[in-house]
Amino acid sequence: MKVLSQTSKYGIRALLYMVSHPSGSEYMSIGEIAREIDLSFHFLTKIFRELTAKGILYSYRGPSGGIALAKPASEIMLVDIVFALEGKDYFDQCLLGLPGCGHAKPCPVHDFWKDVKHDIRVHLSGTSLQHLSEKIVSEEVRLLL
Amino acid sequence: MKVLSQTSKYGIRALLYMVSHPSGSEYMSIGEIAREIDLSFHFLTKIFRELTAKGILYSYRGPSGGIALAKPASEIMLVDIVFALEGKDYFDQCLLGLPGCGHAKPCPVHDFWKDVKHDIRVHLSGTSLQHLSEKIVSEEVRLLL
DNA sequence: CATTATTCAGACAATTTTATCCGAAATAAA
DNA sequence: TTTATTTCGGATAAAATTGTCTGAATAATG
Ligand code: SF4
Ligand code: SF4
Repeated sequence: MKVLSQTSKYGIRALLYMVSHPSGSEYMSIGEIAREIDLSFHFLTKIFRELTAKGILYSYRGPSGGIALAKPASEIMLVDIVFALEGKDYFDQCLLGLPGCGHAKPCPVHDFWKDVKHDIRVHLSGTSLQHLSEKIVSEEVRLLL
Repeated sequence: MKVLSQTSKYGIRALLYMVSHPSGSEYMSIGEIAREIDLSFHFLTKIFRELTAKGILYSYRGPSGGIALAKPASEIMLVDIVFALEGKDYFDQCLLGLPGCGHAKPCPVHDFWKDVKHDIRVHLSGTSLQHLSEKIVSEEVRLLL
């Protein structure tokens, strides 16, 4: 059951680390984040470039450069990250994948599937990085091993 | 959002077609099913071999051979098909994919994710091929284009 | 027995996803 | 101005998923 791609999982984890471990300086380097959450620096760089292109991050090159949130953490919702990394058609996928759906009658699992998708959408839309970060900082939950 | 692999989607659609379009004879040929639901005969054959190996189908070779349900349609639940085709660890996947999870504290989205997985599990466990087939036969919903 | 229809088994190819790597561009600091 | 640090861009590779194909095994039928 792959609700999120590796790319999205890494992206969310990396952003949560950023928000939960503020560096003091304006920008945080990708290398440091990759080291801390233990994933490939180059892969994370690729993910962050996409998030920068989509307006979720700012970036700045050179020494003491790095990346920073383009908006307050309270205004970045999980759904924004997912849309940026998985595409805006993220919720258009189907459980059975009938050809030409949306036009004719629904398939036998549509009602159920619709509800599941709705639940996920509501939750991803209502949860901000700030919200999750607070849980991490208070050590209510964990992000690292 | 890929909740089911193509393999599972095809498998479920094919089984639903079988149940909703009984052939009169004991076995139904894979070729006919593949033609009716418009997918590759060879791919469907591979899927059905797996379902046969997992005890969900019987098979019989030769002319007038084919496949048949190993149990009444009312006793084959969606979850059985998913477990057979996606593996028994289907519900063990994580939203964030933290390393070494299940041991230490949960991640910040665990509560939500647990609920979503539970909903899906309950539904897949409670829905039989018979149940869905009735909806199809009564033309309440569609399976084909 | 020969022919035909069917599943079985697995090799192979195409596509997508995931991951690695290298060099260029920008920029701060020495 | 030189050097070190960092993101940017994209090539390449590895792995997983999806799809195609060929031949063998099995069994009914003429
Ligand atoms: S009816 Fe709904 S769940 Fe079923 S294939 Fe169409 S959009 Fe997807
Ligand atoms: S805490 Fe729960 S949702 Fe989060 S990674 Fe672990 S098992 Fe998955």
